[in-house]
Amino acid sequence: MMLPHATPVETAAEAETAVLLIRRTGARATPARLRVLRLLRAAPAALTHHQIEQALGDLAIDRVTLYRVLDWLVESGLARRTTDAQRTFRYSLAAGGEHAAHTHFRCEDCGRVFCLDAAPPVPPSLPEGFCLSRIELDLCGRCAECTGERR
Amino acid sequence: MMLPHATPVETAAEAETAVLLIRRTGARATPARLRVLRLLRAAPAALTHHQIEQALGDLAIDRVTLYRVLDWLVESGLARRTTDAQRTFRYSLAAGGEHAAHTHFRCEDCGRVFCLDAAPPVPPSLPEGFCLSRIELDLCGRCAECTGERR
DNA sequence: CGACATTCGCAACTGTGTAGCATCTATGGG
DNA sequence: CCCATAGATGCTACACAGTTGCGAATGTCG
Repeated sequence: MMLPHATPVETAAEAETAVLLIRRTGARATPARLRVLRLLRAAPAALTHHQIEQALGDLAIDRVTLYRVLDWLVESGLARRTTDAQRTFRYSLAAGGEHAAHTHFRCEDCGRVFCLDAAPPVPPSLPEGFCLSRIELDLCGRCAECTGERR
Repeated sequence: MMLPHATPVETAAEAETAVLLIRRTGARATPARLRVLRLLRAAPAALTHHQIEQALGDLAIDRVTLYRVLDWLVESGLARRTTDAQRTFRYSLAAGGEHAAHTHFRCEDCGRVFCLDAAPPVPPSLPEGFCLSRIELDLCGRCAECTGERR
């Protein structure tokens, strides 16, 4: 799946920001949180719990702890969580002004999920009494890599 | 959850159509398939495996058989399958000319999923090399029932 | 009616996410 | 710099949705 085992080089400033981001939520800046946060930051796509475990490599953190770190990230607004077609959760860093509209591209071959920043689509009309809070646009198909590889 | 335990009345013609629909796929018209097909047809929203089991009531069919029936429905193009926010599959009858675009409304309160037939949204621009096969628009919020009930 | 491939129903299994609880540690006050 | 302690961690055990294998039952076609 070719995820970097560790971010190539990370400046002290970047690490600092991560710590501050965490502290600002009122939580402790633990190694587990820092590592997951950095990993998500470097990820080009939304990752599953399993992919994150793999990417952490040898210095693995406990399965349950990872779940808790991810939950915490979502709760504190630092990350967002979606379910993919294989009914597993995928996590990605929350963009600046989120919570309104979001666009994903899911590759049907490799299963990866890419977060695009396409324009928030039309606000469609809803049945009487329905109340809208979020719009999500899901595009399915093949990513560039898979299109190239297989035919 | 208030799903009808059985479709109020079903004309012989409707039952007939169901049988033909099934036969046309080259499969056998078994009671299990017929019942699930009718149920989905009468459903106002996408149903989970569990909801379908409930709706079948006393004349329950085996859990695994239901899974297989649903798989078969999806495979043969009669139904479509999506995952909801609780990471469980939901099944709904495939509309006439489907496979292009689809719009769902998920109620954050009761978890139900409604299939709207809103206009297929804008075809957004993709990164180089990406190949699009399906668009799905997901609306989240509160359905009329829940909006009315709770404030 | 009879043969036989397709379906069904059971039991056991997998994979993803959660709960409880004892142990450890980041952090703020001495 | 060290200590106390709320908050995190990492076990183990569990819950739930979905899957697999296989023998028994049954719809369909001749």
